[in-house]
Amino acid sequence: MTRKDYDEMIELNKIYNEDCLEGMKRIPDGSVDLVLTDPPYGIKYKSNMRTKSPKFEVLANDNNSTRFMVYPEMYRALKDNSVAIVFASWKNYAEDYIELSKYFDIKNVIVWWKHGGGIGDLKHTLLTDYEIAIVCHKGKCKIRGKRCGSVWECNKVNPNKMLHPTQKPEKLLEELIEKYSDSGATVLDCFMGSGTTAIACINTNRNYIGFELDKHYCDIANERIQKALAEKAVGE
Amino acid sequence: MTRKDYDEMIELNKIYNEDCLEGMKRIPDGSVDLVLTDPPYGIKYKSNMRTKSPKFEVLANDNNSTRFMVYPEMYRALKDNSVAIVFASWKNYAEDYIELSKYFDIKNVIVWWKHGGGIGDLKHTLLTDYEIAIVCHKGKCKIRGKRCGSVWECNKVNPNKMLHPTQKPEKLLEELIEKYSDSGATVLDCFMGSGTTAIACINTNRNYIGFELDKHYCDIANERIQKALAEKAVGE
DNA sequence: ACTACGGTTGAATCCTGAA
DNA sequence: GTTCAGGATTCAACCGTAG
Repeated sequence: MTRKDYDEMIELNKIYNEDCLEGMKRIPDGSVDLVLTDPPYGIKYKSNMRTKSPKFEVLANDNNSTRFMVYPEMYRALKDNSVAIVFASWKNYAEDYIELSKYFDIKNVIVWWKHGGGIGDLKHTLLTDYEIAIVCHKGKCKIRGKRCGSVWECNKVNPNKMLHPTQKPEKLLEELIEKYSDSGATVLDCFMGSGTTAIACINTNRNYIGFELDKHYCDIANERIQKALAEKAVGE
Repeated sequence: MTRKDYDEMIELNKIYNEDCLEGMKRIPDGSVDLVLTDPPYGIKYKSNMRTKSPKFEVLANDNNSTRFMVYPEMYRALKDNSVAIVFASWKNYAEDYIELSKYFDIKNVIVWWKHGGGIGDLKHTLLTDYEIAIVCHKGKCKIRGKRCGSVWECNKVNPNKMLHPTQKPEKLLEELIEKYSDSGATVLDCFMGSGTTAIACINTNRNYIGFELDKHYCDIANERIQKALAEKAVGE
């Protein structure tokens, strides 16, 4: 398939304001080099609950059933010998692992040690200061660069600068992208949120396809993208 | 129950060379303060533990189903407001999490970052340099000492000094014991291996009950225990 | 460039009351 | 019964500002 044919099905480097289950139908089989996505964990998380005007609303599509329906579509869209990286918390990890195993070979589970945190039951629980990234192989995907361990330390995004309640650091996504894809690759994020995957793609010279149901976050993501492109143009 | 009555059922500070499923029957209900165990997943239990119904005979070689029989016994033996800490690898974590959830409230999952090590598929996988400890609550168990995070760094046992293939560092087990039990507590390890849990109990002034099917490892464990007791006597 | 200090926050958890 | 939604709670770490 030529780039022109491809573009007629779905245009690269755009974020589509629609349900990813609908939009992914337009992605040709086996055409994506990497899936990198952070689905809502199904916990109806509400950040900043104490304040009377919470900064963020509960996420759209925050349930297990939509998340699980996306996984087979991710598999279909992926090229052979590529990976899908899916974020999870320790609470939904077990279910997601089993669900993803139905389609993929899970060959690694990365622990993102984010430090800090610490709300919850202070007397009976430890603070949970990590998240999980499940590395799902379709075929066999080579590691780029040096072979490293599975615990990745990276500081959280500064809460004052957060544009999305579950925003991931750009650096973390860039490292994942570079470890599991080549320059020029096409990266799919089914739950784009504030667009961090797109920014990481711009910074690492990859193409992205993004879906985000919430118009508000689409706008935020597009602003960030414009800014990142402008900064990149200055740098070159 | 007095200590004397208890001792008539099962004696503390001993490692029993038997199948834990048999031995645990002698532990009175709700009498153990902490379970700390690192179950293997390649061990076949005696088939006479299975039901007589022939349809279950098909599962005779299913390691999980036999291993999972220990979890309800652990629950029974535990006091209220106590925890069972069960080690897992990222591969069996999902299944064990779901199985343990049937009996316990899982309130934390600790990542033991052990650094280094790790063979496997060098080209396609990251090295796995952590293990998992699932913290399973029966009731509500208080954290002792300071509230800390869920990623615990601790170096592996020096391979030259290892007496058992999956031996855990004494320091790691001591920290877990001190976080989830008080001095004088009774700690149960259903799969004692080379006896590290017993050593950690001696070093932190806890009592232990241990089971180990392999006579060879029982002997090794008892040697280590004699040595640890002698060292402790010198120190006091 | 540093420290000191006070405000803010956390993919949380519990409890209560309503549906 | 049983799920669901809303409000109160808690501390250590981090951020931003002042000095």
